[in-house]
Amino acid sequence: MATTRRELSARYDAAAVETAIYERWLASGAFTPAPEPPAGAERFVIIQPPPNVTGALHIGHALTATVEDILVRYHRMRGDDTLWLPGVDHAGIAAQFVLDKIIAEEGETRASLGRERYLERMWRFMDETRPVIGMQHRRLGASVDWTRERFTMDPGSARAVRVAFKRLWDAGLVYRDEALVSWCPRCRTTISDLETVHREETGTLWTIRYHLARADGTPDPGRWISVATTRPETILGDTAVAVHPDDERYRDLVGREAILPFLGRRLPIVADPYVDPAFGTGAVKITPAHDPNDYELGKRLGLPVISVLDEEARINAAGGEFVGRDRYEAREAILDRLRDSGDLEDERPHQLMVGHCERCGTVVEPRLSVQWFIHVKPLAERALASVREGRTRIIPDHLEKVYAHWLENIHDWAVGRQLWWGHRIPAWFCPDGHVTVTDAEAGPDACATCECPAAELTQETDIFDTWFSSGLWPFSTLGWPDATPDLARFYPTSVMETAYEILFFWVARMMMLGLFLTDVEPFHTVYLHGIVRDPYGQKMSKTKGNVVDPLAMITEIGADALRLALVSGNAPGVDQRLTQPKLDGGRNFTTKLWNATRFVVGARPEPLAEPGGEASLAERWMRSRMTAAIERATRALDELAPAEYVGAAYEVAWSEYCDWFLELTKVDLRRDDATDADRARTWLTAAELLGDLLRLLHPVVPFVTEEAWTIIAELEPRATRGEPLLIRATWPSPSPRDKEAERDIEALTELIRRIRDLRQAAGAAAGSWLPLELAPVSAEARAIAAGGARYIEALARVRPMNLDATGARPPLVGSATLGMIWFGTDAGERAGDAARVELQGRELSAQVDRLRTLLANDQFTGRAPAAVVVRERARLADLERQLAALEAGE
RNA sequence: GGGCGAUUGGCUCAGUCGGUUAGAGCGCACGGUUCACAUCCGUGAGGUCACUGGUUCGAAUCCAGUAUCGCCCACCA
Repeated sequence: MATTRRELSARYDAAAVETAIYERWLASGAFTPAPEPPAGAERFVIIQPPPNVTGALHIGHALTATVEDILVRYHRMRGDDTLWLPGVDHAGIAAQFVLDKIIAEEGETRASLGRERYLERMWRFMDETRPVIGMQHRRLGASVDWTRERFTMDPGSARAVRVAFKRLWDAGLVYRDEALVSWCPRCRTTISDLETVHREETGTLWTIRYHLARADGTPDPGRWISVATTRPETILGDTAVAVHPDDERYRDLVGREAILPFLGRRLPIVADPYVDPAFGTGAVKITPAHDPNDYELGKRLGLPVISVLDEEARINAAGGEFVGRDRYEAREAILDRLRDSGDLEDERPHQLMVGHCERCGTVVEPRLSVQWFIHVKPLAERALASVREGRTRIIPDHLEKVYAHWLENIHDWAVGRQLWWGHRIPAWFCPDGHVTVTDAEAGPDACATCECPAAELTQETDIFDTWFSSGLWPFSTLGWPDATPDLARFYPTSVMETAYEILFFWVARMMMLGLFLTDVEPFHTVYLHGIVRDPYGQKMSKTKGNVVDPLAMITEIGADALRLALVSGNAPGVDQRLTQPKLDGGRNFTTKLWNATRFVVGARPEPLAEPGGEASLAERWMRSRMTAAIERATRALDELAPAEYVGAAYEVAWSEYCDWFLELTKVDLRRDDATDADRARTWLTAAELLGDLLRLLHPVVPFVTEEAWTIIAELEPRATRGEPLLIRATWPSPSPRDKEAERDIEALTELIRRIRDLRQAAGAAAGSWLPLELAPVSAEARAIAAGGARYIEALARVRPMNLDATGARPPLVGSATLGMIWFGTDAGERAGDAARVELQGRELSAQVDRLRTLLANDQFTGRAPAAVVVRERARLADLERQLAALEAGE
């Protein structure tokens, strides 16, 4: 692609190049690890949360993928044996939720299709939806190994699930028991506590009279006990009324019976310390089948358990006349009836926390059912120890406390879901009720307990919680339980990166299952990023309409710009607000980088001579600064501080390479006394340093850097050291720092800044040349100024320059290290307002005073580390010299 | 009810091991058609680091308390 400088537009058109570049990367095979790991290479494997198969890329995915891609690209450039394995999660509940809506439009329901046809339909749906996320990740530039892409419903994952469950079963960590679990009446499945979101709502607290029964069971006229409830519809399932044992008001009622409205059931009045006498009336209706507390109390007291709701939360046959009504209709009907009979004593607003299904928002219902549980305590203890003992580190570390707190209070995991889409629990029941668990795909040959043949066994219809298969992700994707080469090569993995939101759902489960099944921590580091919020700090959601669509953003400003906006200035685990100025900033940077490349391309001396001569001060300085940036960026990436890395790379690119180095280079290229060899050397240095810059920036802005790299590589292969593709290029290596050049340029740029400031104060025309007089503070200062004279002249627009001024007149201003300056004309002199000199003098003497006081303090000199004292002494000496020079000039 | 976190220029945020002059971007003011870039360049203003007390030679940083905001967890009808 012969690119001439004319063809390069000042506007960088991301949309036009990004797709093509991704194809080039794919074609190069750069995403896939070499067949054999390079000798001596370190392993770097990143674990990403597999997105939901039905999902579309949202801004959170974009952040996740960006952070991961930065790390992966960096490690690949380092030559590490790097793997980023992509995939999607089958997302049981979420997928069924979506498909149910789709088939509803087709006039079908789950029931009308039946399990088999429903699942066939689901697989067809998967064909449509599965590729979507992948395509979107490509747009973002995710350098994942597509050859290893996995799906949690593929056969390998299915086998891993069976084997994992079998091992848990064999270890006695699985049990089946009746329990009150959270149930979503809309999704018609059990959900875990984690999948329940609690929201505070204003409900009503109703007070209802239960009439007392005489000993013979007939009503005792005029006597009642009043109970308070927020859920009147559940009275149909009441089996007792409870009061506090010490409550004098009810002492004589304990042991008697109340009569349940509508159903006439006789309810014992019991005493139990669980009841809070201060709340409501001090008397509680007990509904063991529909309230966790009541369930516990019912168990303690041996009360009957009567479930009155069906799986869609309608009143069932136990509900008498209310049968078939939805729970809320039933509530209203019951209240109406109580009102009519005068038994509704009171109703008042009441704040309460209500659990909703995370997926569909429906109010969840405690429901009594037989469930599969995993006894997680022993697993949790190991997961806890790994973090406590430092074998797995969580970043940011304060989330370790959150992780620990959750694991310390963990409840057994109800893993069964009454859904169809997912991995069916590999347990079979024989007619005698024995349970057989097997990891064989075909199921058991016979009942494990008795002699029942396979033909008489029926498989459990429940499927697994999606997170059970996700919890196996780090190793199931690599071939576990088989000892595959990939498993040996890439497991345990390195860094697990995700949003802190799924710390419990996923990270803790991967730790628990990973430790149990593989005896090793699945990763050594957990990196958790925060949530991307809208400019007002609100969580983005489709219903609020405040979402930033990453794909639209990519189309508009390019993936690089979006990536940069997402990771810059953002500490781990901290939520961020994504604002338009930030996005603009990302776009501006890509444009800047593009234009720096355009300059280098256009500045090439034609023809290019053989480079020679000694490196200029600017060249030496920039090499040194590049080294500093490389060191800082490398350290940041090794410490998993992506924002720090981006900051280092951004700063060296814009504030040093573009703002100063390229300007200084222009001077070197255009100076009259330069030879062709000098010019060639200067240009080549600029091109090489641009190459380093592109290497450094590639992980965060891979597209524009790759495009620039291609252009530079074609123009001058030496600048890219013959590496044709940036994605496969090596990470830049630091060279020795040149402290002398850094000191000199620092002094020169400071002087230039001061002159520019003066020029503006003097109202000098921007393009005008002013004569400059400089009185150096020392011979060394004179040498520095002389060495950089051409830079001062060009960048401060001063000409002619006298470096040996004597200071007969009051100086305009002093440079920190070089000396006093004057302008040699009246126009310039007008800038010499004494105030400016005085101000600088005041600043200087204030600092000198401060340091003198500090250093005179024995406490400081005696107790502070010697290095600190030495540094402060040196600083004082420097400031004193400046102050003296300033005063001498006056 | 428990736990966690935050509070830094007008805005959004960094801030390493406590080190004396707290940074960036945006915004603001002023100037700019210097042959890479106006999605730009130059210069500048702007902060008692929420408050109170403590530890220390020295605190944005460590400790205690207060206030405000946010988040997570939790079975009180």
